[in-house]
Amino acid sequence: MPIFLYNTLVKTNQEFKPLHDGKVLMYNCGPTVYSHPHIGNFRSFLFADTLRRCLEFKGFAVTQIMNITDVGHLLEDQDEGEDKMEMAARREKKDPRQIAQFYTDEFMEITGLLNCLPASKYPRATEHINEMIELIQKLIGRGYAYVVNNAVYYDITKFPGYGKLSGNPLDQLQAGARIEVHPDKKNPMDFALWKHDPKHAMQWDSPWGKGFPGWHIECSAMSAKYLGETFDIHTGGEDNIFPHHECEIAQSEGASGKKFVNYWMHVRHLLVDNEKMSKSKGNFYTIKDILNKGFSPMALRYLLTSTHYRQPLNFTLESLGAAQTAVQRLLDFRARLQEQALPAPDGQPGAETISCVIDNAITKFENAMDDDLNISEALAAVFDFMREANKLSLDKTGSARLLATFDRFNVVMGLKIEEKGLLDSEIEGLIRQRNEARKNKDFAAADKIRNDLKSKGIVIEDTPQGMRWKKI
RNA sequence: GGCGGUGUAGCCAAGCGGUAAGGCAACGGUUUGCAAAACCGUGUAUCUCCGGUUCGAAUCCGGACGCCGCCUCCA
Repeated sequence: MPIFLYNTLVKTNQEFKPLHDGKVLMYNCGPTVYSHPHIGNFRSFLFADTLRRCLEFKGFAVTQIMNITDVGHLLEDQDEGEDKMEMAARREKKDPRQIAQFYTDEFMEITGLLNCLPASKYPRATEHINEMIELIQKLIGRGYAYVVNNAVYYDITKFPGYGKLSGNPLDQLQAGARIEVHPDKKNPMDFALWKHDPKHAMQWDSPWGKGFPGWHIECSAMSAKYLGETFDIHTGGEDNIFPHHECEIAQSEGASGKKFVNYWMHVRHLLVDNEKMSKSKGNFYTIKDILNKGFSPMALRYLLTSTHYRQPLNFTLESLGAAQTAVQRLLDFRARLQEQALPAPDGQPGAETISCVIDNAITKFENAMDDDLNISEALAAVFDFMREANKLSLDKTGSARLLATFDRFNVVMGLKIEEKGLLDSEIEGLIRQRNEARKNKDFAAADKIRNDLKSKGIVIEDTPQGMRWKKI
């Protein structure tokens, strides 16, 4: 069955058809590494991961490129504002490169904690300055850009398609509404490809003198290098639609004369307690904030991915708690299947019954994901599947089949499966003592040991098939 | 001013013309030595409000109200 994806470019669902059979070329706008990533950032990155997983579930081989923005980006106007890297560097009394490295490391760590599959490559902007310069030269050569005072600007009037992604009619944009229009620009909406500012800490040599790249050029340069001039999918947060992605299109299509991206996908910003997340409102959470409160990374992953990516997910600590419980149920279910700890092989269902449960679930799950990643409906299929499975008495083969099915769903859900590991001898000894006590009907002693074990993070469950334990 | 989204039970959230999925929480029950897990059952949801279209609307149209996004560097 084909998968349908919502394409911002045409504002509707389209059947996904890759450029090359069975392969997907995808670029995700990644982090700007100047501060701790927050839950909103990771809604976007987790969407990219889920999309990639979903495409792999569908059988595609995905090449995934996620950029690391480690340069530039002024907070205000180009010659006056503060650079994020520099500001962070001053705040933390470090070199801008150290800042970038520190937050890149943190980003990679969190990516792992949240069980994101590693992208094929994480190219850094600062390692592709030459590619950017070449691209800018190409744009100048083709008449799309002009040089003024050691800087280069893109001449927006040369690219009639400007505005096609965002739907912003050029003549309606309020140029200068938020920032002053730079006097060197021919048109108010022209944007910088290469900037000149002697005060800037990070400088590179260029044909136009020392300077640094504009914000948008890195994605055009790096996507072309790793994916080609035309590729399948480009993702980002909804705020990237304009101006960032609009400018990328102008740059890439201006330089290549070819279509840049076939499918543009954008993630809606999340809300916290039904309001925009902001530091001043006190509802601003970094990923580390959440984990430090004791929530599991998988609970966070589940919550951030379980709402459709184009809906305004409302993040609350209460719903994060609910997510944690739901994840626990999913993982417990899988563990029981793996241990074949479901009810006794007594009146086992036929293979046909099991097939029916599996086929229903897979059909419902896949149909949901095919519909522009309707994850909520897909998860409903998983929970229905789990309930049906829990009712069955299973033998080894049945358990294995259900386990394989769960793991197929988990290709998309991305829950980290921890190996149970072994118990240390002290714990094993306690468990033996408890079993002995129970055998002797000394329930007081048995319950005391059970409580002791719980305080050590080991939960004991007595089932008709015997005792089982799990770590919490 | 221009462009756009959204409002569904205590909380989160699907459904987008045929009469309300799923998760969490809560309350009963089965099971258990007691638990846990699991299973079964329980939710009168004025689908923000007011009009309209339709045999029929949470779903389409108009209006009101709330919340939110973009309009040059915020995912």
